[in-house]
Amino acid sequence: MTITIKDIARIANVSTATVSRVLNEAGGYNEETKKKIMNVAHELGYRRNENARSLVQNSSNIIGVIMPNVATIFYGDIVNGIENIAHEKGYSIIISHAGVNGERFVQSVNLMGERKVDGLVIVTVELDRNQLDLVKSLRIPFILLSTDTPEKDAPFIKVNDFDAAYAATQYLIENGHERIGLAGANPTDRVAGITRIEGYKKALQDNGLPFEKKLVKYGDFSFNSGKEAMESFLQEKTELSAVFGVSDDVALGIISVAYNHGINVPADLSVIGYDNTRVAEMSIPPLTSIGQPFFEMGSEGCKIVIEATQNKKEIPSRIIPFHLVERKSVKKINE
Amino acid sequence: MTITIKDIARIANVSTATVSRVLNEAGGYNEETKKKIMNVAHELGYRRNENARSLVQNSSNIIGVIMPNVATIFYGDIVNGIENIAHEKGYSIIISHAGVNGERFVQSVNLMGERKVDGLVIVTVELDRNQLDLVKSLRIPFILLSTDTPEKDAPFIKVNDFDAAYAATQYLIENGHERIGLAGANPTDRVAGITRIEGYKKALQDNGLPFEKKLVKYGDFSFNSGKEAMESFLQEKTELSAVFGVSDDVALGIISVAYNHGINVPADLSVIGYDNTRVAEMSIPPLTSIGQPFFEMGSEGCKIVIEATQNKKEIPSRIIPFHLVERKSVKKINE
DNA sequence: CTGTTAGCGCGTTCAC
DNA sequence: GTGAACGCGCTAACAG
Repeated sequence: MTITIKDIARIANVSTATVSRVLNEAGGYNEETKKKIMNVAHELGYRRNENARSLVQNSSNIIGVIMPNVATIFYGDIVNGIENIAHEKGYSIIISHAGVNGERFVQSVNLMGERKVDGLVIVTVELDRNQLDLVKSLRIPFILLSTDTPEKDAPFIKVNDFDAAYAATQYLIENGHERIGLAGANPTDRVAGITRIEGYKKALQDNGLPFEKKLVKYGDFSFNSGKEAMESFLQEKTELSAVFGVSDDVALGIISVAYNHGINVPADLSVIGYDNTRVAEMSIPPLTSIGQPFFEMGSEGCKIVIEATQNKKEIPSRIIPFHLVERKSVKKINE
Repeated sequence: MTITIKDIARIANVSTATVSRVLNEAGGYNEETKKKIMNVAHELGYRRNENARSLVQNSSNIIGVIMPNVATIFYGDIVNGIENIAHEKGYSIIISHAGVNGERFVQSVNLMGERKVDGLVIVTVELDRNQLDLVKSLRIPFILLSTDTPEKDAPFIKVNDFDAAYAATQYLIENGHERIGLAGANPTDRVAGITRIEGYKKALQDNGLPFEKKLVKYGDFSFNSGKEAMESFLQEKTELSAVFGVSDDVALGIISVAYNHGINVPADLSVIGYDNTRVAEMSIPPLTSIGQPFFEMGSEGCKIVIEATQNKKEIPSRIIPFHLVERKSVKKINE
């Protein structure tokens, strides 16, 4: 049914070896026979079988991508970056969702093992010891994107959340704010929760500002978290002139509730977000936010993994720079 | 290096055939030998080679997904839906981006052909005659999501854009609006542009409302389109009490400019969006919008394709219902 | 219940 | 420059 190099060989009156050589541009054949073979292949609508190829070459030219199933906003950008490079390098990507809490992670890894992917990009999911060992058992290059491991014993690319949170807070302080709230961070999240809380604290401390418990409202990085945080602030009549939302969603939640209470942003309250997702520029007012280079993370991560499959070198971890995108949600008090 | 069934067979003192039978639970073997084999397999950390399997079974258990590379907001939901079902049915998904204007489409299809995917899900990309023929040349089940072909000669799942636009407009009319603008639609877009414009016109007409050229502003479904449209309305001093933005982004663009001009939504101007993306609930005010069931589109599409690979039945096209999600961006004048 | 054989489609020796 | 033969890891057919 399907056309194989056998068919081509038969019709072109050559051996399959020659067909293979021509198709792979391996050199060592007559231009005449090449033309003949190419013509036949074209006429027959031949398409090579990558599965068979993978089998004999012991390499699939596939990069596996594992991520939680949440359709996060930056999901798209990271995958875009990955796919982009993969395509450029002649690789395909196969995607598997590990589940919001990583409950399908083992299955995902096994899947990648069975498909014999050449490399692995793991997005966002936090790995414990066992899971990391499982990944390592694949004996293929891999990298973590936007996350890391407690002992930093696996290569990763991410921004420094502590520094970024510090910068966000510092920015508010520099603009004259002293009563600064923190909202939406999950204090049990080692990667994006604790770090950002600590960055916030440190910035306060370095500027001689007191840290007050009632200024921070925990949450899960969601829009709702932001709303709840703001409502708490209001209810507790907490005095504050600015809030650092640990995600754009949180920041929008804050702005939303503020609006409903007639509190104008940024006139009455300043808000800064985190992620610089596409909603940041669409919000009212446009949201000042800490930007993470998601697309670049994806492309860099994919690129380095592919390179590692070829040169067998160890993959270095990398801290990638964030950038603060100034928009209109923060009032400059001291100007 | 890698463990194969040969290794297992050798150590367990059986033939590879038996190992294969056990591993595939094909039945017809002693419980004793099964245990022995399973143990050995486990100890060796055996992982089957799906590529070899695909080769001999002439079926890869992979579903291909082709989409434009735009990281659209609904991208995530559709893919989630697809992956979800695929996983449930034991399939893997391999993703390829066709490029915003489909410039990489041919490569994507060829890729899928070479990987011998069992079925294909094509998201959003519009196909011309040649492209459709190429897809068909794969001779595998496929489906179009959120798009169709001019001659409806390929199976698709989408909402009826005409009806949806009609419903949006009708909703505004029912709430007492008579001067209704349309913004952001691309009049050369056969699938989502022309249809929505026509739906809007028809609703006007059916309600005895005049259609006025200056009430419609074309665009490309983007936030910027919305902003530009609203600015035009303002500049031309077009009198209107409501605007139908053909995407949530467009709607937010309108609201944004309105806000900057001190125009209150919905008090002074009502706005309805389209897509019901996650930004809809986060906007100020929360945006009333036409909802498309993206996740369901993905899961339904994937499901039906997988089924078709098994029962060889033809895939029927399907119009999937939209729903109007009422929030706070439309003023009910007649109440 | 189990082993032997063949072959999936392809790349790669090693001869000629 | 080209072909015959082998093997990648696995399943399927047939024998026993």
